[in-house]
Amino acid sequence: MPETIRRSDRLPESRYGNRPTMKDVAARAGVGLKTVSRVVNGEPGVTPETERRVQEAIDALGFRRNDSARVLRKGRTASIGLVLEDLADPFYGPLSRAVEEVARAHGALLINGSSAEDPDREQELALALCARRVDGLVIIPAGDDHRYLEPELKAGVATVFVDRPAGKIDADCVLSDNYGGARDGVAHLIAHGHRRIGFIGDMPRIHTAAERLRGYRAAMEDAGIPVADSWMSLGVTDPQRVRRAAEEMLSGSSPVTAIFAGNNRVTVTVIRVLAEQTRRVALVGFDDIELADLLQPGVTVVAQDAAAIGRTAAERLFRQLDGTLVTPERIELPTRLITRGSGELPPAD
Amino acid sequence: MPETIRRSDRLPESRYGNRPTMKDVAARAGVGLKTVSRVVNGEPGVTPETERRVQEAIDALGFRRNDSARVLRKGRTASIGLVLEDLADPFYGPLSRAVEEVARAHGALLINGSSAEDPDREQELALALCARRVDGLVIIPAGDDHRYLEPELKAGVATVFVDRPAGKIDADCVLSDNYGGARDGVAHLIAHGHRRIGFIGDMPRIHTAAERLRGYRAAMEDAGIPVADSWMSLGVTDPQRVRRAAEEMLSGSSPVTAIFAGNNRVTVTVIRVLAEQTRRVALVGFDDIELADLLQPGVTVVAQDAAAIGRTAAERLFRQLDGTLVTPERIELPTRLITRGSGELPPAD
DNA sequence: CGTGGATCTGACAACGTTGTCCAGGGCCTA
DNA sequence: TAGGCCCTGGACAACGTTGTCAGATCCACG
Repeated sequence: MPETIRRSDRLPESRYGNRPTMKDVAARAGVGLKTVSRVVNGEPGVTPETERRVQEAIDALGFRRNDSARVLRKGRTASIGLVLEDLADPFYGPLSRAVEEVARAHGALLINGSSAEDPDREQELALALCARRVDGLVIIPAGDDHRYLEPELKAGVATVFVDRPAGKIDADCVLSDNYGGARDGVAHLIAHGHRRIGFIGDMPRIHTAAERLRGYRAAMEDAGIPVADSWMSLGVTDPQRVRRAAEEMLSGSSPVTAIFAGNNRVTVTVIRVLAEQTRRVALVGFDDIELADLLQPGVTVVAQDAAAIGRTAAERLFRQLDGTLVTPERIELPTRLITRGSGELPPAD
Repeated sequence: MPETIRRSDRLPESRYGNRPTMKDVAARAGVGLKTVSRVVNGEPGVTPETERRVQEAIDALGFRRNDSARVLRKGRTASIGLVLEDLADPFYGPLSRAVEEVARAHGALLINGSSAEDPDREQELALALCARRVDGLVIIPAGDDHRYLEPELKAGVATVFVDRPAGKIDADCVLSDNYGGARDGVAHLIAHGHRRIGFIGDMPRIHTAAERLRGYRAAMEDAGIPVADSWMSLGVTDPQRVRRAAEEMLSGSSPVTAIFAGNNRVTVTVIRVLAEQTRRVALVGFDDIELADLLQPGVTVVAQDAAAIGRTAAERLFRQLDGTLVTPERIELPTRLITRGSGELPPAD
């Protein structure tokens, strides 16, 4: 009696206990399959009376179109992927939101995941999204080799890198002017009389960190100030090590009178360290932080516009999909120096 | 010559310019379709030599399995949806991250979107995710009627509500103890001698806001303090109106000596207002905020554990999918009062 | 009353994958 | 050497949807 075999017998692992399909709706409404499809998709060519019957059947059965099947048939998913580096980082909230807004405006869903700064995980995630056939990818890279994406690019997956450029492939990217921002920030400290200025940043293999370091060096060189190795701390991010790095450059034989912090997490830790010091030490941080204006003194920062970056990236993505954009470009968005007090403190030897 | 018809001619709208399929791989490797499937999925029953040939073809063609087709066939997507309320709110970063970690541990992808506190948008988003056939949904509700999810629940979509309970349906939910937290926070102010205590919170139609208001009232009643209407401001969230509300309750005929802020956004604005006051006004806020300890004075808060909430919710979701969890439950996680100074200021009349 | 045309409807194949089932070939044993 | 078994590989159908195309229905008009 093969007629009595139910779907659930053959697919016991299915979680979708016999969900109604268009076929079921069609049977109940007494119409053909395609007519249901037409109603569901609002296509013309259905009499109001037929449409009513179909709609009734849909409501009665609780039918919901299966987008997987639709995607398979149509070839487009109307979804884009976002691979970010750490969802908990406040910098990525507005960025992610901006990307989502643009996606929504284009009728697309956003699928995302975070790489936790692990290149392997970034790759795994990006490829998983490609396997889902997202129409495009916005990636905040953790690694520096993205050749694994070549087949995807060739297959037409729109791709935009954000915050850091792609490695070893030619792709669109939207960045902040990390070099210029850092240079301006350090020059600001120099303009306020500082000469011994510390720099605490991430590993230079991360593009943003390298650029900001380059900006620091450039500003120092422009002012004719030789940089002591002990003033620089590269590759530290976790609070404990940042703390130790800061304390070291504040003591020693030629203690710094100002610190340039390479990102928001470093800035926060440095603020804590400086709060414990008796000596007033100037501080400029890269990335804005919430409540920076309410601290004593207010924290002077080089601010990135995370929302603008996300918006720009997403818009480029959809222009790639439109076909209005072909040649990969690198776009650098300006940063803004926001003076609030900490960067204007004079040197205290 | 129908043989010369290429896929791109028939589906000109496709973005996936002829992506290779298993069929293509099979042809190139000179094996059958199913053998490729076996290699791709690591199923047994393929000789090393055959596997090598297939793998070679895969690499040469840049083949990537089409998960849409896979999902269609298998019935499970190994993905869960997260509908949150505002990605830019720092409270949701850790929550989202925790959900993602759990999903990842279960081999699932996370698809998310934010409702911007709009009930219609929440519904639209949740149903779109269901159409994608996510295995489960974690929802931070914006609306208070979730009957639209009934067919989905019936179809076996695992669902957990977070931060606020579901409306008009019976579903799992994971919340903070908003009532108890607010009561404790206000009691803390009372214990430090305050009697005229203001409350600024969101619209009471939002469950969390209502519960926190209830906690405020309970604490006041426990202490035998009658509450003046002018001490309460409900339904304000945008900075300007919060500012005005705070300023009003600080002036007037019976000005408050302390304020209980109903959420982190309110807290931040109130801090700004209080910083401009000559009189010292005590403050306790619901939700922790970054750098709260570095302000003068430190901000006393009732902290929620966003990560724990997210983790608990996601774990329950997967237990629903396992079948180890059947009966919907409401779980309330405790809050923690963190004293940092602002809540311990004595009343200054 | 027959025909033309417009409008509506449905049968069918295809999307790319996986589960089922069977065929063929090699190896072991009697 | 024949028979049986195991191991590998492949043909085929099905998942739920949409595009194509042809058939059915209806009305107006000659």
